[in-house]
Amino acid sequence: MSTTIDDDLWSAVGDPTRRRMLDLLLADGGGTATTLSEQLPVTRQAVAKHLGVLDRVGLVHVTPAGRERRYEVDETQLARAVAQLSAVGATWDARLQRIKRIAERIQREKEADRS
Amino acid sequence: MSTTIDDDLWSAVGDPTRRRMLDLLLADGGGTATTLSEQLPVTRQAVAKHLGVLDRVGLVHVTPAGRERRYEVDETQLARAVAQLSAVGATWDARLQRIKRIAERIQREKEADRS
DNA sequence: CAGTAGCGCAACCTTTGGTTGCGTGAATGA
DNA sequence: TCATTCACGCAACCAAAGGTTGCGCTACTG
Repeated sequence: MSTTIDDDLWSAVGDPTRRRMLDLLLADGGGTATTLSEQLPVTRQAVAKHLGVLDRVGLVHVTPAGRERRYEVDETQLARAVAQLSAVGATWDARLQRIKRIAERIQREKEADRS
Repeated sequence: MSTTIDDDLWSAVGDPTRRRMLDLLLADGGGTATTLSEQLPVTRQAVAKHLGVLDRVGLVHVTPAGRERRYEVDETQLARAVAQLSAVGATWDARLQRIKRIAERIQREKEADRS
């Protein structure tokens, strides 16, 4: 059983800078490469590249407005990504709990042997 | 408000190969660089590097046994990482409850699809 | 003791996140 | 109208990370 996750989507959300960008876009209700770079420790060009990545996986959506290019979060897509994050967490959680139960059962059997 | 996450731990779990390695280690109850590489599309050396990363952030624990080096998952640490994964989702959820509702709806629809 | 299995080290390649530098087109103000 | 300025795209370049091959060492095994 694999985790069945879209690795492109995951790795898009996996980058710390891109997470902060999504954060900012959500907080401000959108923004441009320039406005984002002002609130981040990286250059506008770096931000632009990240926006390209986010755009390609459909997490953001761009609308040219005069000489600006305004980006907004596609909330449905982000919701899908968040859902997949939780799904991975749930998978490991389930497996950890299963292992724990097995360990406890073995422990009980050992104690039964001794008596 | 940042996501307040340990980026080292996140990026350790963020790599697809390392996620599959953790998966395999949990499934088999431990393993070596060689046994893992047999079940993965990468070489033993690549696996060894990843094990180094996982070891450095404390997600796995190694015990030399003869000419082997057996690795096992530190379940407590992994549980912490999983909790942080959920925390990221929770942060975004808290800011936009709308997104959370959409995510849950998608989740329900997926489950409905499976039945 | 000869052979093999598991591993570590080192050199190298490619991708990716990041930078600087430069050119271009859309607002803006005299 | 025209010079300026602001937002952007493109290109070259750099460093870190994931991945590979090649080599040598050491601990088991026949």
